[in-house]
Amino acid sequence: MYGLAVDKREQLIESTRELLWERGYVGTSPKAIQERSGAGQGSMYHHFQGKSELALAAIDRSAEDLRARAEAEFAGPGTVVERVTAYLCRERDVLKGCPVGKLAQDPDVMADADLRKPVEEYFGWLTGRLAELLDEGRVAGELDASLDPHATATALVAVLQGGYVLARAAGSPDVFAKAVDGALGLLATKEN
Amino acid sequence: MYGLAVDKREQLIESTRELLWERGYVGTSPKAIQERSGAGQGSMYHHFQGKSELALAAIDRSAEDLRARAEAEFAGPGTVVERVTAYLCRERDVLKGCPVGKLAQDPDVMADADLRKPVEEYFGWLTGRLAELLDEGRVAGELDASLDPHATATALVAVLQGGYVLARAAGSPDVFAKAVDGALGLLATKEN
DNA sequence: GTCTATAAGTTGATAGAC
DNA sequence: GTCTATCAACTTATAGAC
Repeated sequence: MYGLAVDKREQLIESTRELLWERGYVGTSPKAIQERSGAGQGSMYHHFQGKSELALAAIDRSAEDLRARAEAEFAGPGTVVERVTAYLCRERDVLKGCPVGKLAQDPDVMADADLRKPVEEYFGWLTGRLAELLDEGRVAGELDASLDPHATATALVAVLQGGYVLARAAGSPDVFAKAVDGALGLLATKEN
Repeated sequence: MYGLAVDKREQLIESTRELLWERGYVGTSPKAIQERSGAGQGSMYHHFQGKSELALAAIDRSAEDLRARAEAEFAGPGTVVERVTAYLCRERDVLKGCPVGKLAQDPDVMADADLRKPVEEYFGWLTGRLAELLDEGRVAGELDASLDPHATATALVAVLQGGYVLARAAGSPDVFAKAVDGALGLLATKEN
């Protein structure tokens, strides 16, 4: 627990996070995790019951990470539109996709209630938090009264997740930026 | 080539389409394809060089299928906004995800130029066609002159792809509908 | 065309030594 | 805690009979 060397348990979780991001759950084997983490079979099965338990630890951490980063933008300075824009435009590893969103497309993650839970909770929190923010802007007169906060928040989160899909399909991050531009262009009309 | 029994080649392609949709490319094995199609090893390797060549035939067909279905909505009756709305709201197997969009999240599909090509072309065509339609509405005075057709089209396609992600994460198609609602609500402001 | 046999390597895990 | 040995099943084919 002390010393410079990070313990194997920690390395296993971090390597699993990387592999889940790169190859998904179905495409990640225990062998690949062991090789990347530098841990052997025994070490992995000592710390975790198996692949799914290790994946759960990795997914939980990735979801918490994204949540903290989003909240940092939401709680920042500026008007509601400025903060939403800052969140939508913040730097992202677009071509790698969303570390959590990609898992929603993985059949074995969605089939396992334990693994799906953190994915569901992350998007539930994100959409709700964004809706709160939009409503705050609406009440303050910054945004049009006709704007539906929750539907709009859902659309904005979808633009991000879909932006990843389109950018990967095109092999270029520009498409992601274009989708965000289009969404911000539409939102601008709702500004007073 | 005649008779009631569909030939094995056809069965192999259709079974592969189903499996790619359900489990992705990484999650689909030749054995699974053979079992579902009722074809043996020899039959599969007679008609196709291997898994990737078979997947290419399946992806090509799925992309062409989606393209034809989209064009049917775009070329239908009504104003531009009515046709775009009809396309966005048409019935979809939301919880299964987009048969083509899901592949953009698959590492082995994106790593293979041949397999990525039909995915890239489908989204390129869809976004371009939608942009044409939006521009048509803009020129006709149906939509605001300030609307950027291509960025807006990209955002709308992203809302659909992201809607699939959010709906799967939530385990409910309602989230997809909510995202579309939000997007249409924003687009409505651009109507004259 | 379709089938079965075979094969080298991987998957996801268990057992037991150290 | 971490390692190596072992395992049954699966992966992605190739070979050759029918």
